[in-house]
Amino acid sequence: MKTIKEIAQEANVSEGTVDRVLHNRGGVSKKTETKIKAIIKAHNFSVNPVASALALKNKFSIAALIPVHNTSDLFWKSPNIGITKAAEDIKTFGTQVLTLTYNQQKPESYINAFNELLKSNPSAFIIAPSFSEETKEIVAVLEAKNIPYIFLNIEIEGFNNLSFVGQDAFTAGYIAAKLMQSKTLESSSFLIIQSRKNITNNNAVFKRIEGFTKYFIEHNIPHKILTLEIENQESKSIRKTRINTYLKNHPDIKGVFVPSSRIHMIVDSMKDEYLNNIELIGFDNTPQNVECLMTDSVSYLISQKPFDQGYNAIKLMNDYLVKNTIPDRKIYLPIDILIKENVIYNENSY
Amino acid sequence: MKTIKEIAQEANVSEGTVDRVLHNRGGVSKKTETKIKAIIKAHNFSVNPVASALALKNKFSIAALIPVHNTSDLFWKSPNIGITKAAEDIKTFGTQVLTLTYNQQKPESYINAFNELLKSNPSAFIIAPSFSEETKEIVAVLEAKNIPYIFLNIEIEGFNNLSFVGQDAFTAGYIAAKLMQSKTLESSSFLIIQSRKNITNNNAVFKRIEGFTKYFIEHNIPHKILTLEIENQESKSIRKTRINTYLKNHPDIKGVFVPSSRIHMIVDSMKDEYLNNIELIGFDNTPQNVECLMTDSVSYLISQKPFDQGYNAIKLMNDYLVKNTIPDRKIYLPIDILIKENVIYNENSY
DNA sequence: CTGAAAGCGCTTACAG
DNA sequence: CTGAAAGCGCTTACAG
Repeated sequence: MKTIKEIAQEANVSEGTVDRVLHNRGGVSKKTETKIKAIIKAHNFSVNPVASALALKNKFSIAALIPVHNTSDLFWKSPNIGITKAAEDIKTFGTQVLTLTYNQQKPESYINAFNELLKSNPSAFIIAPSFSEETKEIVAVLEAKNIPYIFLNIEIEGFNNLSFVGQDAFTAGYIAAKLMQSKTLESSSFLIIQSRKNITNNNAVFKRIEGFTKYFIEHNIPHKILTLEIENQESKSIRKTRINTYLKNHPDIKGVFVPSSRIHMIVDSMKDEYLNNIELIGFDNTPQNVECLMTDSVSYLISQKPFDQGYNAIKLMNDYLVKNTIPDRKIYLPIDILIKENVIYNENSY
Repeated sequence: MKTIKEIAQEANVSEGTVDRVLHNRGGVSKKTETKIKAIIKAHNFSVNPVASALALKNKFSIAALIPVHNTSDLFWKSPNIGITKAAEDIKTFGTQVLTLTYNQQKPESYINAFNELLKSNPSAFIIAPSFSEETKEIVAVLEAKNIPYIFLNIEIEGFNNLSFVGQDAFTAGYIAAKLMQSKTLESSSFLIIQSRKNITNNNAVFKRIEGFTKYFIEHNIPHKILTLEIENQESKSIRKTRINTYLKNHPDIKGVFVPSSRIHMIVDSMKDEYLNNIELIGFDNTPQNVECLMTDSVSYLISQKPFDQGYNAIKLMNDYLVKNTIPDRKIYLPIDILIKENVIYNENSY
C-alpha cells in the first residue's frame, strides 16, 4: 500500500499538495494537479481511511429520524437497534450518530424532531419519511444546506435522496399471494385486513396489496378479494366483533392477508374456529408475530429485515462521508420468508 | 471521550505505562497498576480503535483455507467473495487476509495449502475442515503455536475452534421436508439423491437427510423415503439413464430432495415428464440452481448464506484479534427459503 | 500556488 | 519498573 508521502515524493511535491488534489480542495496549479493525478492513478492509490479518520477526528455526524415504537407495534425497535449497532461500528471512523424518534400519528413531532437534530449540525441525515408534505419542507432545508440524506424503509419518489434502503413492497405482496395460494384451493376468497390508518407508511401497504392482487391476475387464478378496515384506536372487543362477524358473513374466505406488522392483533381477535381453518399471512417478525407463527396461527411472515435496514443505511452514509462511496439509488433488502422452523435464526432484534 | 494522555496525566505516569496496564503487558508495579485501573474505570475509558489500528498497522493477518470451486459446483465461490469483501473492510484495521484453496477430493492438497499459509506466519486461521483426520494434524500445529482458528461451513466437533460459522444443517433438512410436504399429497414417496460421494462435507449432507426424515416422523405423516446415489464422475448420459430408469421403476415418487448444491445436475438429467410432475427441493443459490428456480423445475432452494459465512468469519476473527471480542461458539446463519420471486434479492455472489 | 510542521490517539522499541 | 520519543498515514492551519 502506497502512502501519501510516497506519492508526494514521486511527484516532487509536499504531502499537503497531494491531499489538496485528493480532495479537490483547489489551490493547485493545473500542471501539478495533472502530474499528481497520474501518479495516483498509476498506483491505484486510495487514502488509508483509518489515518484519515484519526486526523479528521469527529468531523462527521449522522442524524437519524425514525418513528418511535410502542407495545402494539414494535416494528421500529429493530431498525433502531441496527442504527445503534452501526453507530458502534463506525465509531472507528470518528463518526457520531444521533437518533431521534417521532410519533407516526403526529406530523408536528416529525418536524420538531428534525429541527432538534438540525441543531447538532449533522453532516448527513437518515430519514424514515412518514409524512410526504412535511418531508418536502425538511428536504428543502437539507438541500439548501447541502446535507445529504437517505430514506429508510418508506419509499417515496421525487426527492434527491442519496439512496433508499428498504424492501420491494410490491414483490413482497406478490410473494405473499403465492404462498397464500399454495395453502388454499383455487377459487378461494381472500380477506385483506388493514389494521392501521393509511395515513402513514401507506405506500408500502398499498404496494403490498397491489402485488398480492397482481399475483392472482397474472396466474389466471379465479379469486375474490375482500377488504376490511380496522383502526388502531378500536378496542379489542370491537375488533373481535367486527372481524368475527365479517368472517361469519363471508364463509367463503379461506385466507387473510394483513399487509402490515400487526397481524398479531388480528390473531388476537379471531375465534379459534376461524383461526384453525383460515390461512393467515402477515409481515415482520416482531415478538408478537413470531408467537403467532410458533402457535401455528400464522403460516408465514414476510420479513423486511428491519435490523439490516437501519444498519445498512448508517454504514452507507458513513462510507459516503468518509470514503465518498456513492451508494446505489435503491437498496432492496432480501424478502425473507419466515416459517416456524427458520424464524429463530433470523436475528430477532426486538 | 478521554484519551490515554489524559488518563496518564491524572495518574501522574506516562502514556506508555497506561498502555501497559490497558493491555496487561506486565512490567508495571502493583501500586501504579491499581491506581491506573481505578482511573480507567472511573472514566469508563476505552481505547480509540482508530488510533490503535493506525499504530498497530499490519500487525495482524488472517489465513483462510477453503475448497476451490469449479464449474459443476460453484458453491465455494460465494464464501470466497465474502472473505474478499471482509478483507477489504478490515484493511482499515491494517489486517491482511490471505486465502488459499484446496481440492475437496484430495486431502494432500488441504495439507499442502495449509503449510503454504503457515509460511506467511498468520495471526489466525479460517478453515473449512473437509477432512477430519487431516484437520486433527492441522489443529495440532495451530494449538502448539497458539494460533486461533474458526471453522467455516463444515461443522465438526471435538476441537477448540474459537467459533463455527455456518448453517444448522438438521433444521435446514427439516424445513425442506415441510416445504416438500406442502407441495405433495400425504403418503407420497420421496427420493433423496446424493450427487456426490459422502467423503466430503458429509456431516452437512447427513444432517440434512436426518432433518428431512425427522419431519415426517414427528408429524406422523405416512411416507416412504428412497435413496439413489450418483457419483460426480458419472457422465451426463449415465446419470440420465440411472435417474430416469429409477423414476420409471418407482412411479410413486412425488418429490426429489437433493441435500447438496448440485440439484441442477439432477434437473439436467430428468425427463420433462418427471420434471413436470415431481417436486424438487435443493440447496444453495448458485447460478445454475437459480436457473432451475426460474424455469419452475425446482420449487424451493434453501440457502445457507454462503457470502455471509465468509464475510462473518473474517470479521469475527478480526474483532477477536483487534478488540479481543470473543465470538459465540456457534454462529448459525439464517436458513433462507428461496423461491423464484425472492431469489433475485438474495445477494447472489457468484 | 506550495511547503513545513503540528496534531489526531495509540503503540513500541529504547534507554535508564 | 518507568518515561521520552518516534512513528502509523492523513489533515490542517500557517507562512510565504
